[in-house]
Amino acid sequence: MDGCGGPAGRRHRHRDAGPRHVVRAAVRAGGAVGSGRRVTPTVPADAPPLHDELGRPMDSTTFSMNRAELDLPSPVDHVRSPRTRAMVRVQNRMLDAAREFLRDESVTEIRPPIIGPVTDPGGRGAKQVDVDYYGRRYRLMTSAILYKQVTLTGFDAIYAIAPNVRLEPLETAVTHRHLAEFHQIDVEVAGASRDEVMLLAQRLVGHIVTRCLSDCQGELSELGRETAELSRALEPFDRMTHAEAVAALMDSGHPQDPGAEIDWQGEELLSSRAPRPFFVVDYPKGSRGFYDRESPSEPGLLRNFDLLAPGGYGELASGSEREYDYGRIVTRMRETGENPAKYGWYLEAARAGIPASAGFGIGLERLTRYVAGLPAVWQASLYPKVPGVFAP
RNA sequence: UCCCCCGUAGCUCAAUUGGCAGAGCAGCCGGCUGUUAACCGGCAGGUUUUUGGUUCGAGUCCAAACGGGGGAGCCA
Repeated sequence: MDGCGGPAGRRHRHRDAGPRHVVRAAVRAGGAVGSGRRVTPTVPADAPPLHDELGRPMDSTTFSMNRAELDLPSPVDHVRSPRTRAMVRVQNRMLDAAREFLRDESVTEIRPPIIGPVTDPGGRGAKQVDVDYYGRRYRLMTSAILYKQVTLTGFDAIYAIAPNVRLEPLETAVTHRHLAEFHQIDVEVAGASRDEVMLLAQRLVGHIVTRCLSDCQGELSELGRETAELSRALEPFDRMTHAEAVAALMDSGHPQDPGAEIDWQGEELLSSRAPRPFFVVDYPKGSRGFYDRESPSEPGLLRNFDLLAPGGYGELASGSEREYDYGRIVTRMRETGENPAKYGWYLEAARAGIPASAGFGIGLERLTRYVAGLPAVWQASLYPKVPGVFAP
């Protein structure tokens, strides 16, 4: 037994302490010897077929969340494993390097709240976690974006390294790149353009990689990371538009809706071909949050970007120029299906005036996975929360 | 099944984060005009889906119900 499943046939229902939010996962043991954990996903039976990372079709109603199948060790085995210890040392060096770089760029580190009356809507499929805050419903932050923008009324350039919690769909447990709890290196610069923060992101990642290459040779070697490949992150990052990415995918026979986000497999395809990290810019309006600013010169396109790693590691970071005009924020909220009334304090600040800005968030665990060459993102966390898997 | 959004005049929708519910079309009255998606002026039109709650005050916030729409391996 893995210590998390119950006796065969027993069903667990886990609920958090909040008054409304309920975390539900049906769990029952399966298999003769192992402690199978079968999870019933919240996906309709007529949903498109799911595929695992190797493209194998998965049965959406019966796929297993078996800890062993996901290669998840016990918490204690994980913490004391030499590989985990090497990963943590690399991650430490990454964080030191990030702070070193941002300090030299005169970017001020802040500590944003982890709970608040409202948070970024986040991914469509992800749920937010409610917290009972003296009888009022507060939420665990899914992003620091609202605080980043408002904080710029008092600072020119800020960053935060903060946890985010998003209850991703159970299917993301097998993507090797989703965690329900993760950290972002969140940077925001007043008055900056998208291109300026893209360059900043490139230099930040470059600095982090430089430090790890010089100071963590032993760890990277222990982890089996190919450093010649990693050092290509020191080259200038390539850039393509979303439209170009779509065309490239279509040419490869990969179906891709030009008006939609690039899907998981398409992103991996682009990533696996790339020699070095690269940006995808100008996503079509409609798939991103209300805070991504629409291009004034090219309506329908957002002035945003994603940063993807080579080698199939996929997305590392995401950023944009922000919308800061009160009226346009309200309009964009409506367009993206948000109720402006819920964003009281943020809109009040926007009405009073928040500066134009651009910024980005780098997924710390994803970047660690890339730098350290880890097969799965959960290996970049000491106490990983793989979606749907109950873990300390 | 879960999450989110919406429900305002007969119809299509406003009301910009709590402060006197508005417009266009349709309807009715009158005017103008060989009209044809007519035009001009006027009139009428509402228990803001329902029930409860918070508030000095609710279309707006909260809870529940009903109805409609969207989303659910992309969005670190």
